[in-house]
Amino acid sequence: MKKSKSRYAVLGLLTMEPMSGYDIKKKIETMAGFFWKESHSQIYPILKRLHSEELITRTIEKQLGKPDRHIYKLTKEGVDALIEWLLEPVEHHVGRHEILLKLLFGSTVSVTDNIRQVEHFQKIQEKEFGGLKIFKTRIENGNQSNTRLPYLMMAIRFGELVNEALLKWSTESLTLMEKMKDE
Amino acid sequence: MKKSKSRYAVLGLLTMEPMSGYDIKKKIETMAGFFWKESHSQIYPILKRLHSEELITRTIEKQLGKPDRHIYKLTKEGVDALIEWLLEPVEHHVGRHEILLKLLFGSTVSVTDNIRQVEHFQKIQEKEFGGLKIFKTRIENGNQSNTRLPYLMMAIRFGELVNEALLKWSTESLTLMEKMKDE
DNA sequence: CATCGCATGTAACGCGTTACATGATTAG
DNA sequence: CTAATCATGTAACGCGTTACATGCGATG
Repeated sequence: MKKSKSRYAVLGLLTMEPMSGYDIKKKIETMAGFFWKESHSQIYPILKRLHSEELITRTIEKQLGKPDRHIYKLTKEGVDALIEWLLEPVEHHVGRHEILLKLLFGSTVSVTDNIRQVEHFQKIQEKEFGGLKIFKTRIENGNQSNTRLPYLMMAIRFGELVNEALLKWSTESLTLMEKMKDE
Repeated sequence: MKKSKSRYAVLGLLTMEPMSGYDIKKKIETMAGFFWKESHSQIYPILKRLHSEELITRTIEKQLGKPDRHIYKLTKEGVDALIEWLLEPVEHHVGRHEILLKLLFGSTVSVTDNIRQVEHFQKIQEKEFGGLKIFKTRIENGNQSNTRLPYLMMAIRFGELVNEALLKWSTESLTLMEKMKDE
């Protein structure tokens, strides 16, 4: 049975420094938010399990007026498990693009309806592009370790290229549909 | 509560012609295989449910030596439900790219390991590109209705552009990492 | 006075994949 | 003789999202 990717996201985050579940959620958002999301209701059970498997250790930090912080740290076995996963080649996964499914049945509605749909998609991509720019400057000006920075920049570049492609597709498709409307 | 996309994939496919669950599976593969997959264990329960909701009707076709074919056909309500979904604007969804997650923790392993990983990713994309070309010629030479063809071509163009972007990213990343190795 | 941030967790529900289950015909 | 195709379904399991649950302190 294949193991969840969330599991390795958690394990990987802990290579940076010992952290609480709350911290992990935050770190994923600020470091990888544009290509990865985890909800806290996913993270806490994973931490519990990783702890019982002895891939991480737990220390409790008492706080005044706030709930205790459970700080988790990778063990030797934890690092090994992560490395094992990192070396495993990625598999191809068919991305389910809702917009394409809707267009596939596009002849059921009017061309104008489909234009509206793609315009909305385009707006989402433009917003995404803006978010990516902000993200990029924050990373460049932030204090990232020299070893991790190039990999982070590669991830950002990935986002940029895909985003560009989707914007190009939007414009192309819209011109094509405008022509269809005239016929 | 949001309704599954698989449900609408099934409903949409049935706009083309009355079909069995088996046929639906096949049609999705040949018409949208590069951006959508459904397993039969998902399709059959959906058909059952759509039938009980009276969005589709069922007729049984007896066969010799083979199991009966259950042919489903859209009802007026079914078409309406599909149209309602088609008009709903698509939402942004954060795509979980495993390769990016692995690279994010790339400093845990060697640069050579990460190069190997990206090379593998590149190979997958190249294969995908080949598949897309075959798919394209098959669609162009096949007997698609004139109204549906342009939408199908848009979907293919989507695949091409994203694929190109990912291949570009692979080459860029590999050159970058080769330089890192030398330092 | 209200809402956001900190901090942890559980429960419910649906989605999606893989495996189980059956069985005849046909192509290699 | 073996594997694939046709054709339908169920069961088990894990993943992922949303909602439920609690409660203090700080900011507006």
